[in-house]
Amino acid sequence: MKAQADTLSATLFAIADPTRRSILARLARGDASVNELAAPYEMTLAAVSKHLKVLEGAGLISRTREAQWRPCHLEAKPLKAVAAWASGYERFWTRNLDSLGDYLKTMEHGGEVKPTSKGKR
Amino acid sequence: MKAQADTLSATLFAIADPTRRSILARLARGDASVNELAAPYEMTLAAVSKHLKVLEGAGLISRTREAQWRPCHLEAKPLKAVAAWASGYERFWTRNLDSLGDYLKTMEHGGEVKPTSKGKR
DNA sequence: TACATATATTACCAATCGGTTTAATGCAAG
DNA sequence: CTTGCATTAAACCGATTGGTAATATATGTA
Repeated sequence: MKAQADTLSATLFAIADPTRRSILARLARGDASVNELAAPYEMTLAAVSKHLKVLEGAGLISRTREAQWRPCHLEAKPLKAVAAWASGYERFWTRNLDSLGDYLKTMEHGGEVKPTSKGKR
Repeated sequence: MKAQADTLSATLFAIADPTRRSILARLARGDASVNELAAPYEMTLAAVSKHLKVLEGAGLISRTREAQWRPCHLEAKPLKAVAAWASGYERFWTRNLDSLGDYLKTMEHGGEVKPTSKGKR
C-alpha cells in the first residue's frame, strides 16, 4: 500500500472508495468484526481485510483483539481535517455561481485572465 | 482515466491528490491558464493537463476558451457534498473518544459488538 | 495433548489503474 | 508558415484491487 505523503491525502484516498465509506458508515453504528463488516459485500473476506488495512493506515479505524475476533472501531478524527479543508471553499458554493467571477474581480481589482479584443463568449 | 461510479467518490478521488488540491487552492484566488497553473510544479504541462482533466471530470473546475488559452475556473459545489459527508461524523470527533462506545450503546439500546449468534467470550 | 472449527491476515498472482514523461498533434495569433 | 499554448497518444512502472490458497490465532472438545 502506498501510504500517502500527507495525512489529509491518505484520509481522502481512503474515503474515496465507496466500499470503505460504507464500512465507516457501518462502524458509526457500533464496533464490528471483520466478518460482520464483510457480510454486505460480494467480495471475499480477504478483500475486505485489505480495505480495513487502508482505513487503519489512514487512522480512520482502530482494532483490538477480542478472542479470535478483531473488532473494528471508528476513529473519525481525521475526518475533521476533511471537513475543515472543504469548508475552506464554502464561500465559493454559498454564493451565486454566476456571480463568482464578479466576486473575484472585486476581490483582486482586475481578474482578467487574458486581454482580448475579440468577441468574448 | 476511470470516472468513478458516484459523484462523491469522484470528488474525493480528485482531491486526494496534493497537486490537485494545490491547483484548487490556486484557482480560489482567481482563474488561471494551464501554463500559470503548471508553473509552480516540476512536472510537465501534459501531467498538469491530466490533473485538470480529473478535476474537470469531477466537476471541480470548468474551462472556457479564450483565444489559445483555456482559463480554468473553480467550481466548488461538489465540495459541499464532501463537507456534508464529513460533517455526518462530527459527533464522533467532538465527543470524548473514550466514551464513544458508551454513547453508541445508549443511542441504540444494545451496542452489539459481537458477530452472529456465537457467544462472546 | 491432539484435532477440528471459527476468525482474520498474509502470500502470491493477474488485471487494472494512476502519475508521469516524451513525442506527436491540434489550434489560434501574428 | 511559424510560434506559442494546450491536448492527445503511446509507453513505463509502481500502486491498487480482488481472487485463491496458505498461514496464523483463538476456542472448544475429546
